[in-house]
Amino acid sequence: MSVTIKDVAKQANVSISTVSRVINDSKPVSDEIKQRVLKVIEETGYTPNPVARSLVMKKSQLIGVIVPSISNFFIGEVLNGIEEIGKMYNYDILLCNTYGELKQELRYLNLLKSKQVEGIIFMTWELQEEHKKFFSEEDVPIVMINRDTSDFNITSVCIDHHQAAYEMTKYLIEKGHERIALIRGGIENYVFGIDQYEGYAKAMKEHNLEIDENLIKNCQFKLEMAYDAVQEMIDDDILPTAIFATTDSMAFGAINCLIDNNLKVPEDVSVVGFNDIKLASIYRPKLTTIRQPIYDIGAVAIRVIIKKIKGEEIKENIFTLPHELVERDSCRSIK
Amino acid sequence: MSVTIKDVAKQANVSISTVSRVINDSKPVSDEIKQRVLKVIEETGYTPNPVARSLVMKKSQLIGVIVPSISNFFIGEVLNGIEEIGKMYNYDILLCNTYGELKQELRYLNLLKSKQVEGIIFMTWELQEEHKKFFSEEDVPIVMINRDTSDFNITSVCIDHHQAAYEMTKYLIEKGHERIALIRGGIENYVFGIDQYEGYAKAMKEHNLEIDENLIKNCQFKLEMAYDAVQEMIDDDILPTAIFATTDSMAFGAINCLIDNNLKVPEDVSVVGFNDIKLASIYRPKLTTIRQPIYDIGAVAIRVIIKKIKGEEIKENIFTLPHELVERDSCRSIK
DNA sequence: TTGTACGCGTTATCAC
DNA sequence: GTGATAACGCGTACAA
Repeated sequence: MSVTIKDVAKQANVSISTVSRVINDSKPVSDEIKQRVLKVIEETGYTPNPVARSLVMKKSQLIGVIVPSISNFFIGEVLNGIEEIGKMYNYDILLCNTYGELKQELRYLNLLKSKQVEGIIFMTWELQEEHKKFFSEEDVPIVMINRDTSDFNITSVCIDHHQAAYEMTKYLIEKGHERIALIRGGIENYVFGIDQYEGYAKAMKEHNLEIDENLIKNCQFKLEMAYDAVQEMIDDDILPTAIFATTDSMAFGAINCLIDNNLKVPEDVSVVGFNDIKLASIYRPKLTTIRQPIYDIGAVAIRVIIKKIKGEEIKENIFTLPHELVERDSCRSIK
Repeated sequence: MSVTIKDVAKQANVSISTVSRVINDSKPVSDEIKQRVLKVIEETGYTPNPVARSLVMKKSQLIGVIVPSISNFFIGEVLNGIEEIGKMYNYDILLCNTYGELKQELRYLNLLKSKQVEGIIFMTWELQEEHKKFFSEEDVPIVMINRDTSDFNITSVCIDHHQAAYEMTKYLIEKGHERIALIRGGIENYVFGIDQYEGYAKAMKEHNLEIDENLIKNCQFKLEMAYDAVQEMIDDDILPTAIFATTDSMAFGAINCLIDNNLKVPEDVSVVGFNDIKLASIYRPKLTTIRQPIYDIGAVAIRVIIKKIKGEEIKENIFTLPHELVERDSCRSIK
């Protein structure tokens, strides 16, 4: 049986209110009594019961994090940022894994609310109307990651995917590539599917390059699907000189397929990615990619949540973090 | 303001106890009233407040998971198993990241206890006396992952590292390798550092092969350290024909170093790993390694926790899951 | 079968 | 500055 505030009060010969005051520094307590209470706390090893505290305060020091996959490289790193900053502010993380299933996402959204979490960080591959509906009805602070939330009232933290895709495409073009495949997550509800495509298209157009729709593939962020997409290009004999995957994972799928077909990267085909997950510099050839400040994305997300909890008004709807093109070994110039 | 049991009781014109009874099926309620209450619950969208419930029941439906790194490939997969099974039994995961720092680990151990978690799954790189001390004083169900806990009373789930290391070494020997480097986590407190070494040594001895201590490296599971260790071998001109890393990550560190030194894997040097993280089949060459049932390790861990929570007696101290040697492309025969 | 009343461990609002 | 005491939302003896 653990020791409660009552026990401390009794042993220190004071009322529980007094004990509560010294714990929380909420109201002045005479120095003498304070010391006495502190001593008893020390001796008994008393720690306040957070559950009881939550009940009365309607706070939990808990932040819910909903992700579509824990073992995903990108997400793991985001979680690092969330956890570390959360810890600094004494918030704990309630982790929920949805496998991207809408049903699970909705279930967790409601569950977390009932668990009295003070805020929710929400990640999903596909954003649906149901999500938005939930958001509009809730008052829990919610932050999304890597989402264009400009059309509804949810804060999001991400990078400028349009611009990044534009830069990467331009980079490839300047290296002499003209036929450039785009392997992306998907279209409509998928993260920045449209944004990235438009960045790509803009660069192509600026250089008077034609977009071959056969080279635009939607692969739902799956390495395997990217692999198959490239295999298809090979089979159809339309393999381009460069492949731009909007996810490092998909880039690796592409590279693997090339290697397995006895093609060399970047000698035969250049491949670039997006995100700069750890793997990007582990893999050989090292991957040329767009670096997102992944850890910082998580860190900023939880900082925003905490600000919202404190009632501070957040001006921005979208926090855009800087990105950077990292040149490594998977892309070559063919000029 | 969310609706409470009191509101439901009032609207249904019954007492709160009755409402409580229908929610929990704890005691018989007349069908008529039951329906009435259910209807009100439906209409109001009432959900019991888990915090209040926790307070009175002294239960939280929460399981704490302490890990040394979230973004680690292996751990992410373990978390998947934990989360998925936990969800089935209606348990949520309180995630704690320690970066392997003892201080954080101890802090979280205590924090989780005070948060009323019903069980703790604990992972650490280095097991210390302080941990054991905590365990011996606590009554919360605790399960460790990938640990030899035979010398103290904590349940653990893992594979037979000794046997696995033995098999892998034997495999290399049978492929004609005689000088085999062992890159492992570390010695004393590190996971199975000794076990794996002994498995390795046993195989070597059985084949009358000499163990060159210069080829035994302790790399704390760090890819970079494995890289450096191999570089050192190259510089010292003692590069063996095969390298056995007790972690896939370290294996990749080794391979990368070889590649960066214009050495080919497996043509010049064979490299094998341990764990079979996803990356092992993504990387090229695909890594020959020991497959651990990573997901299952997490799944079993939480199952054991849940059994303990239910008061079932656990007979085994260590749950040993099966492993398997997966032959892929990073190792060749030199006979 | 149903309702009353108490307790879970805190914080907060009063009086003193 | 200090101490009762009422919440917080719920489960459960106990009584009816």
